[in-house]
Amino acid sequence: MRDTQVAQALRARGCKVTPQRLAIARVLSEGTAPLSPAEVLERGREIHPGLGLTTVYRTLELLRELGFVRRVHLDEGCRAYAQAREREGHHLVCQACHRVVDFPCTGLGELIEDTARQTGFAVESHLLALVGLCPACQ
Amino acid sequence: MRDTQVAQALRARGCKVTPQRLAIARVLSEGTAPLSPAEVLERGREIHPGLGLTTVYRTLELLRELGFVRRVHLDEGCRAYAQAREREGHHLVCQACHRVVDFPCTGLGELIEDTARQTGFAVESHLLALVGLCPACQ
DNA sequence: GGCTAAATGAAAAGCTTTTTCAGTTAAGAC
DNA sequence: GTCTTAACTGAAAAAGCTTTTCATTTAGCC
Repeated sequence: MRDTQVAQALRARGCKVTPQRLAIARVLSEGTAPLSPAEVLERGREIHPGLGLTTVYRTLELLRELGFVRRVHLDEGCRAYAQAREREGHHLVCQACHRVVDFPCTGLGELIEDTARQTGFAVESHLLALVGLCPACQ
Repeated sequence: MRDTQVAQALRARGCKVTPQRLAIARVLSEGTAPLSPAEVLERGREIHPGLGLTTVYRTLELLRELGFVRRVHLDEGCRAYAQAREREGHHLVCQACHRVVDFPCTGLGELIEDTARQTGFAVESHLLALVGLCPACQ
């Protein structure tokens, strides 16, 4: 997620490109683990002192609508944001360091089709999370 | 989830069997969609008037530790509880009515093993959610 | 029935998130 | 460059939700 990409998307949507928004986008693109709004604020202030929490909330939601970040649901602290890397959510979550790694997903299509047929559900999207320990934490 | 099962599990753990706890367990066993603590309180009071919100929070957490309920993470209202039906979480979530249906999951084991091998993660558990429209809402 | 540790619920405290609003700023027009 | 204006910002207040505290009550056991 480069600054220019974010700036372009903002303009395309008729939004203004502000230093606050670029700072928040940069914080998220540099973070490895999902960040809470409070953490985004803290890191964002290193880039843009005076950044406010209200702006963090508003901008995180805006970046999510633009598709640059996604919300990650962990059992505690349910409102964390991370870079959006792939269209569907397939991620590995480390129990120890909370790092989230996306992985390419193959072979799930058939399972989904079978399940849809058996249950009558019209499946639109899916989310697969594997929880465990990453190589560094093992 | 029958009252007697909950009562047994509570005794086995050295906890007391109280009307409040049984009421909350019953509310969850009868609910079809995941319920927020506030909703559990409302329905619980129909069974046990005078039930307090504090007790609801404490009991939901206790029932979760006992394995009778699980937390469901929806994008809004991130703290909903539903009956625990299966060991691993495989559920279909309806976008319209928010009903959650569990489904038997087969054929995921291989995918998980492949991913673990490729990424070096030690996978302990997984969660697969299919989001779409249930038969009734289509 | 009586004892005692566990459980309860009201109130207070502590967080997180949203709303409000006056002041500021980015971006386009000139 | 400067003007203008709608969008944006941030402090404070409001609103929610969750946890803690503590006096009172109660389940389980003798």
